Amino acid sequence: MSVTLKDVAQVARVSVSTASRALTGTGLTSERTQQRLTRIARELGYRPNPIARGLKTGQSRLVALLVHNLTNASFQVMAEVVQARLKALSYQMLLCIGGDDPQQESDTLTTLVDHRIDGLIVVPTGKNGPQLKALAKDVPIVCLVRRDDATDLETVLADDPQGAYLGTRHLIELGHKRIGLIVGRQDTTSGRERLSGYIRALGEAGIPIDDTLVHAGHFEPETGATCCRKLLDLSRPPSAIFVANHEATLGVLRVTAERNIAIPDDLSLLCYEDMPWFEWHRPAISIVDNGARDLANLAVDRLLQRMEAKGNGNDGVREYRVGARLVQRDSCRRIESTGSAKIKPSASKSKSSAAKSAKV
Amino acid sequence: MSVTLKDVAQVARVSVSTASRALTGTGLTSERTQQRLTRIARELGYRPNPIARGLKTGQSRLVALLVHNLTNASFQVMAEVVQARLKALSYQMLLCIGGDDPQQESDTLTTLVDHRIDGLIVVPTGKNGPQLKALAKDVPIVCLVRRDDATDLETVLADDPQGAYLGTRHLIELGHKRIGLIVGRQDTTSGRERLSGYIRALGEAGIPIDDTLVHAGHFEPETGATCCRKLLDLSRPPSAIFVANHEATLGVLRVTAERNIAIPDDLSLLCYEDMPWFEWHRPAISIVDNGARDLANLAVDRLLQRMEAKGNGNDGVREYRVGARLVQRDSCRRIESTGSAKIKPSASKSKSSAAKSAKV
DNA sequence: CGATAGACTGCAATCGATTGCAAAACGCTA
DNA sequence: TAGCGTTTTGCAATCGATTGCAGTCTATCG
Repeated sequence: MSVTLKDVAQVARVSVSTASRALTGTGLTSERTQQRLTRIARELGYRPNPIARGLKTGQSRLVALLVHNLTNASFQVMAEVVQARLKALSYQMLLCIGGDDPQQESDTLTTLVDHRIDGLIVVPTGKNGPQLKALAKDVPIVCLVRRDDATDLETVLADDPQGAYLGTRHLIELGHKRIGLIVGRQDTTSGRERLSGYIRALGEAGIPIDDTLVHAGHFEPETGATCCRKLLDLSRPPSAIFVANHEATLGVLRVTAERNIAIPDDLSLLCYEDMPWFEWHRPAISIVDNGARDLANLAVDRLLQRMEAKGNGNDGVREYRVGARLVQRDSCRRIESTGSAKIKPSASKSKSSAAKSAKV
Repeated sequence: MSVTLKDVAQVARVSVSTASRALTGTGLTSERTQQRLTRIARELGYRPNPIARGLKTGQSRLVALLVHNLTNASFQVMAEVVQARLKALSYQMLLCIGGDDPQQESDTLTTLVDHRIDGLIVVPTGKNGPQLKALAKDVPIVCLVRRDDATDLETVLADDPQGAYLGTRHLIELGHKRIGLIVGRQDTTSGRERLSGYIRALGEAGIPIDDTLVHAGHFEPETGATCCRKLLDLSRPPSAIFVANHEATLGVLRVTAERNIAIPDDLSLLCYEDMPWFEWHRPAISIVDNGARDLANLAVDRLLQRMEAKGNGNDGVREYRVGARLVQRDSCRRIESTGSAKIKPSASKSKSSAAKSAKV
């Protein structure tokens, strides 16, 4: 079917081994034969068979990226970055979708390792620590965006504490005192860290934490809707909502739309992670950018280094952080210092006589 | 490192060939040895090495899906469907991003074939017909969403003529007579077909085609913006715009927002292909659904059949159509039979925002 | 009881590359 | 020209499976 090394060797009247050495440039062949073989190979249209090569070398030139879904714009960006980077090095990216489901993740991991991938970048569910740990012995692995606490794998994380802090502080600086937070599950790194950033910002501003303003939930639009309703139904609803759970954003938008709540006039809205349409939305939605592009690039850097290091890459550093950045658009508004919400024209007034302060 | 067939054979005290036959279930081994070997293999945690197997069999259990990008929600859906389907058959999906760029497409195709993929579903750019045709001799290929006219490959298409017809007719039924169309490049199947559906619907309604209302352009948000401006700047602007170029939607939304044009009060908007946020958008955006899920499923069906047919799958049918469907939401409005636009070149409205009454 | 078909099993080749080892070719010097 | 050290090259094994062919074993039948 296709031209094999044997064909090339035959035409060049040399042995297969010589052909191999010449073409892979091991430097063990004379300049002349090397050039001659390169030429012949090109003329014949020879392309090495990665499968055959892989069998012998144990490599596949395949690098897998395992993410939860493709709906999340950050994952899209990351996939595109990883693909581009790898392609430049003539690796092929295996993009896999794990659905944030431990079982699927586990299955996929097994398949991938069977296929002898050369490296893996994974957004772990956090439920397959042992398996990941075991696999890490055979394949260089880098975790992305989430840490799997059961492992000590090299991990590239967004600086979520900082991002959440920046976002919250921004809202505070705009005069908001009652800031609702919708955040991810607390058994995920990002969920916990974003909450901590929120708390720190409020703390620095001397604003007590009001438990009723903080909602943590699963990563789904429906969660966003539910949490949003709860926030709006409070006797003293927030004047701003910080949606730090990316998947929840749509739900929040739906609820505010349903209730005819004008953003940012009635309610300021700040989201975590960008989506391509946020800037076209009306009003354009302000965000905390988690730096997906940088994250992906760093992850690739780390992975490549590991792949080259061939097992002895324990340089000590196990966690990398990529800075977050505030992107101001039009969904947050400065309010008078009363800190009262405009949502219910009824009564509500200043002072942080909020319920009680909370612990985490 | 990992358990090989040899190990299993050794433990079972049989030859490697027997082990192979027993485990692959060729029916050439006795019931007893088969069961025994299966058990031993399981106990030892044996997993066949796809690379080694692939070398011999010429198969890789890898099926590639080559799409233009991951931003397009249709592609996301398709990717997830394909992944799920393939996984159930223990194939691994290779998701590749071609960027609608012929060069990249060509490179990727080469790499994929090198890796001896067992099948390929591709959204062709249309510029690599010869290459695709050549590859089709080695690998089962199914085209998706677009046809490559230079080939006679089996192709699964959305019923774009019908979809565009449905959409246009819907607008006509709502009383619109001046309907702007923003459509994809005319050197693509979908671009041409959608235009034809538009023309047919207008024709049936006895509405003459006004060339100034039709804009075809590249698949990019910027195109949408440009075209939209042109439409709005007409001395007699349209009362409805049908955005049949998916990527252009964002641009159109931006322009209408910039100009404070209320949808659907001042302008009805109908889009082609869904995006997850369309239904949360305010107003929720009506669409013509191209049936991404069905398309993907059908493509997988066809591909699998070809893969099984092993070369003789020429059953004559080369083109499949998946029906389109109108999804009415809130971005299209009935207008008086005058068909005149409410948009006046000069008069820009001030507080247009909260004027809308939420449906549903 | 021996012959023979049929069911199992094992040997060895094969897929297409890479690579250790040894032989061959080459270049230099004496 | 012989001697010796370097390059270059080829042979053959190897990676982990599959598979054609031939040999072994069992069972059946005359």
